[in-house]
Amino acid sequence: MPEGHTIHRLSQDYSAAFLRTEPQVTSPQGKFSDAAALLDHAELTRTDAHGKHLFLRFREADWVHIHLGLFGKVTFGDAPAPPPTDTVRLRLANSTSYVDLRGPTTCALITDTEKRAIHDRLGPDPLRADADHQAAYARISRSRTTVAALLMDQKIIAGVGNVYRAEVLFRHGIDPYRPGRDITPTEWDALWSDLVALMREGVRNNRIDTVRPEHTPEAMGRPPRVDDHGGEVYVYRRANLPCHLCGGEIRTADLAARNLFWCPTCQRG
DNA sequence: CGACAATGAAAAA
DNA sequence: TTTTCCTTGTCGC
Repeated sequence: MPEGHTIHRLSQDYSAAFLRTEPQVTSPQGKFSDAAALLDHAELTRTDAHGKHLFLRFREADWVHIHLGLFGKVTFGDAPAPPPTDTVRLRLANSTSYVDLRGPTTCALITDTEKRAIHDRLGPDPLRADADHQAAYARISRSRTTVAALLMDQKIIAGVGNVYRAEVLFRHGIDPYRPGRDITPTEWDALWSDLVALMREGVRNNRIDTVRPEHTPEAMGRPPRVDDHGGEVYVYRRANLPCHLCGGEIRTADLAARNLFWCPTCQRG
């Protein structure tokens, strides 16, 4: 379930289970075996996250760079670790815990320099203390591209995925097709601070909830939403269902090969 | 810009 | 058995 909040949560969870320990490192699937052999029983010294990129530092040397892509998954468990299945790209195991990584787009050993290059090509991340949200606005306010596409562009803002983009635009009543240059500074400040709050809560709860307290199913007398991603949302994957606020139909469309969801009544140009 | 490929698992048909 | 997915690099026009 990878948007930025997931990756920052993983950074915390890898640290909680393995920081300052010297885990056994293996690649049962084989695609990361050479690097795993180098890292086996090395100390995990840091973890870091920027947008959807996760970094694990071993010793004072190289980093493991992980990107989950669309369906990479990470599973934590208590020791003793069960026999790994043959899709496990990377397993860490110490005396108390194990963690399995499956299906990542990227799992590679990189240098400090290469890591810096990744940070340099990513935009500000609402979950990072060093984020400069005006840098994102500088690009958005000059662009004719739709705000919905810009929010998914990791060079402009890092960590926002398909759920957060749909939900934050709904929460601010902004039409996803509005060009970036028509977003006012006030609107951008509000969007950014909302993303900071929503994504922090996402890290805390390990799921995406975007519905304000006054609009929860309990408050509105609706049945709670049952969805495989687990959170409560306004529009994401609610195509053709009634809008929680106005009752109109939620619409869906393809935008840059992704499913976009919005309420045409509540979200105006 | 759109199409497509790549990775894994689980839900829908 | 097919479809779907919270991603993104690449390729071709």
